Amino acid sequence: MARFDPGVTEPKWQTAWDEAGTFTATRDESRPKYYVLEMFPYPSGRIHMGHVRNYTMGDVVARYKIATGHNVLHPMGWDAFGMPAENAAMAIGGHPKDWTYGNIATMKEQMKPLGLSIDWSREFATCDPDYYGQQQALFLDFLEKGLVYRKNAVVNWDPVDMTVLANEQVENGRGWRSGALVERRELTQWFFKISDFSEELLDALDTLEDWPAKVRLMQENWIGRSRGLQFSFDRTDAGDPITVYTTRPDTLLGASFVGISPDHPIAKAMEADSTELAAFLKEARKGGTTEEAIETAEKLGYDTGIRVRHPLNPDWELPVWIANFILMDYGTGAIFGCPAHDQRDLDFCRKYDLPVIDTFFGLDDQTPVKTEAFVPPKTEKVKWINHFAGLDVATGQQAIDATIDFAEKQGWGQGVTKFRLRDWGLSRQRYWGCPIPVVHCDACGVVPEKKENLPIRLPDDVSFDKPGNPLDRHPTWRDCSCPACGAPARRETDTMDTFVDSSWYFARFTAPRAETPTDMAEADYWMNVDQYIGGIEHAILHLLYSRFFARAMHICGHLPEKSKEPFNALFTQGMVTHEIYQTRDANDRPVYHLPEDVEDGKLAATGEAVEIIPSAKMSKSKKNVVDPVNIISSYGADTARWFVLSDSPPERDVEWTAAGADAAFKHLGRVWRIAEEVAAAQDAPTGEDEALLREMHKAIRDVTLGVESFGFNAAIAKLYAFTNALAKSKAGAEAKRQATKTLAQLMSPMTPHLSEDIWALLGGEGLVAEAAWPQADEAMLVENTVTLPIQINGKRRSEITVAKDLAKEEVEKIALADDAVVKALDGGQPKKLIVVPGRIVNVVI
RNA sequence: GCGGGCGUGAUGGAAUGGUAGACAUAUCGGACUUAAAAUCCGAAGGCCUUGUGCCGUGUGGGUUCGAGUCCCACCGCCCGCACCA
Repeated sequence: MARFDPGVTEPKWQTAWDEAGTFTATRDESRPKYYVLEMFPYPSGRIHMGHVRNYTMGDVVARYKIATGHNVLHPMGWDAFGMPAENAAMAIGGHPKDWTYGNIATMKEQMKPLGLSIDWSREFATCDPDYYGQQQALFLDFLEKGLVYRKNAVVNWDPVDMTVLANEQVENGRGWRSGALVERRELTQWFFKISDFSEELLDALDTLEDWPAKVRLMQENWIGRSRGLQFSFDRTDAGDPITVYTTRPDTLLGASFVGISPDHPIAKAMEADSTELAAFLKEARKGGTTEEAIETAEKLGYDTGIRVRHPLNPDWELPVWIANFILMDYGTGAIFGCPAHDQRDLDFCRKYDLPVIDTFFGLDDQTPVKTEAFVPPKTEKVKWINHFAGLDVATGQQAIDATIDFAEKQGWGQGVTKFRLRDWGLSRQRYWGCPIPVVHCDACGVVPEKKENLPIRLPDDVSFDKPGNPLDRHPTWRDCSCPACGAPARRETDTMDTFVDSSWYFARFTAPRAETPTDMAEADYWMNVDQYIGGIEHAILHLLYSRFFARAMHICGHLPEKSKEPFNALFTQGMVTHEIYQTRDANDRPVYHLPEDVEDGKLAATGEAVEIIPSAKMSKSKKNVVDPVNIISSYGADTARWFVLSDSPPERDVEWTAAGADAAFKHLGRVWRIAEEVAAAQDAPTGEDEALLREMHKAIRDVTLGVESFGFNAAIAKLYAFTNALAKSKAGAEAKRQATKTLAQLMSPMTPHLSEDIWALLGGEGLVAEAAWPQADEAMLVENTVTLPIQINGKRRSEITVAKDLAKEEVEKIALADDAVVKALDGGQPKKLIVVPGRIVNVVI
């Protein structure tokens, strides 16, 4: 008898699939296509369990769709540009290119044994000149259509290293290498005009029915449509009026100051004339550029001395303050502060001793605001004590609408719809990215590179011994001639944000070697992605940028109309977590240990007890990692695949435990043994055949439903139950053989290698990977009787078994005759009798 | 600070508003064995006064004949916040 030996059989079946070309995708108009895609990995150097989980889920979908007659596209590539390669070059030497391609080779080597149904012939890395050259072509097309432009934007500036820092390189407001306090500094940068699509990107969210509601909600809030009032405050001096935008114009009579951003033109204009103001602005510009850093920073204000007139009362003067929590990017970069109904404004006014004026109270609480602003929901009715648009008791929203009408009628303000979504800054002052294909010419200005000169390749001879962008200090790379006039010119040395790379790779997979960004015939056949799978951390940026790119690519003729929303269905999976094992060193500092070095709560080497910290995301620094390579070499890929799918619902985190992996391995061994016994048994029909076949059809129904709805853990629970039923069954050999072959098929998306073994053992035709998915026979699923629980006052007290379609009146009679009910009623009548057919009976007494 | 999500036995989790704890892990008991491993069979939310008992899905309220599920508030954890990928 053969052993269950994944080490031997897994490579065998992988070779068989390769030789049969099972997963090579070619256009075939005769079959429905299905495009399943997992978010491609960054080539960090080693695969981790999160990858295994992500790709196994995609693989289950892909294999299931093959079995149900689809022509499946399931590609894989590498999100290969980005900072880690440059950081590695700085830390350990070498070249980002060598580091990246080396990592790709290693990771591919580690992924192959998983037996994924990937069409590797379509593989590419975003750092391949062939890929980024086409990306440059896209950039030029976008430029021509007015979808790209240049403007100033702020970056994190490290004044010691004299370099731009990414947000993640800013730690507690300081540069990660120099430790210097980071400043915000303006640079001229390239932007995609995603804001032109704000409304469309928002409205189209409603069509994404197969996306998680939470992702759509997050994008809705991110795009942030708001209707408010835009109007101007006249200055008491001769200066230009200050235009503000507010979503709460109804609180205008509670205004106590006008606030402008430190980046507002007025602030900038005054900066040169006042050393005091310059010092304040320097202070206000300290810290990182993230919204979080700005909003949690201590509130700072500076009185400009400018005074403005209140639009409703020219005698009422308000001071103009510069405040560090006002963003230049949103609205007009200027607001009026209403401290009574905005906590930030209140904190600011208390700090600088500005007045606090209530404009409305709750209907039954007229306490003036002290330290907590009164901010009821806009749908709640409030009582106005300071009103001007004719309302006394109204909701906030009614008051806002009335105020906008009032201001428009009087002609001093306008209702305006604004979006929070900002244009997408794509410039990065870094080497390892896609060069922006433009040239700066003294005579012609900014000139696009000619398409025939693409790709603009990154130079190989660069060094990383200094901070900053090596392209900037390269002796010759910048030198070029102007594509327009031929005069000596300079290449743009900024490269593109790596989000650009990942915003169209899904389209490139449909024709990865095309000489244009896409091939319309291929794109038209394969697009859209039918099922996209990835982490929730990409809920906003990556997915929103991709939606923008798909629209822009359509405008430029690179994608069909139907691909404006490129991902038909989205699934966001959870992380893989593990317990953390910790001891303390002589200085009481934590020391972490790998799970493989710990046995029974003690260090295997020394016997020292470890502290066990509850599960957290696997991370190298906490050493709570399990290397998939080790798991596959000791248990095989099927065990790893089975376990990551079995223990948790896929959208939630899964905790990796050694015991769980061991149990998964044991279970697969058990299935293998059952198959061997069944294969060896002599046929002799028994009276138990039908019962087993009924279980089989129920399993087909439940597993199919589980796989289709991403209930992989539920599908696996059914497979366990079906395996138990099969093992205990007294059915004849032929029925058992049929049940076992079906079990192998139902398991094949999760454990493809073992399933091939069993399929072959039981004489299945061809590969199970290519066999048609089993169909549940409705007739075998019908149950004739049903057990109904009987509740008395909502608590389960008894149960009855009745015919499945027994009339409601009959069920009521039987229920009322039940001992427990008779006793509880004690001769009386029930107040109410609820019968939910097929579900439950509730007697209310 | 802002936006989004999650919270059920010792553990991972199951449950279209309708019998809470399916399935699995760990545990305990039994069979097989000289013994162990492997395998197979079985038990099991908590509590007590062992009953037709009480309690029980982060905490506190609410809606409902009925709430893990819906609503409100709070607590804890996770994701995102535009230059990490």
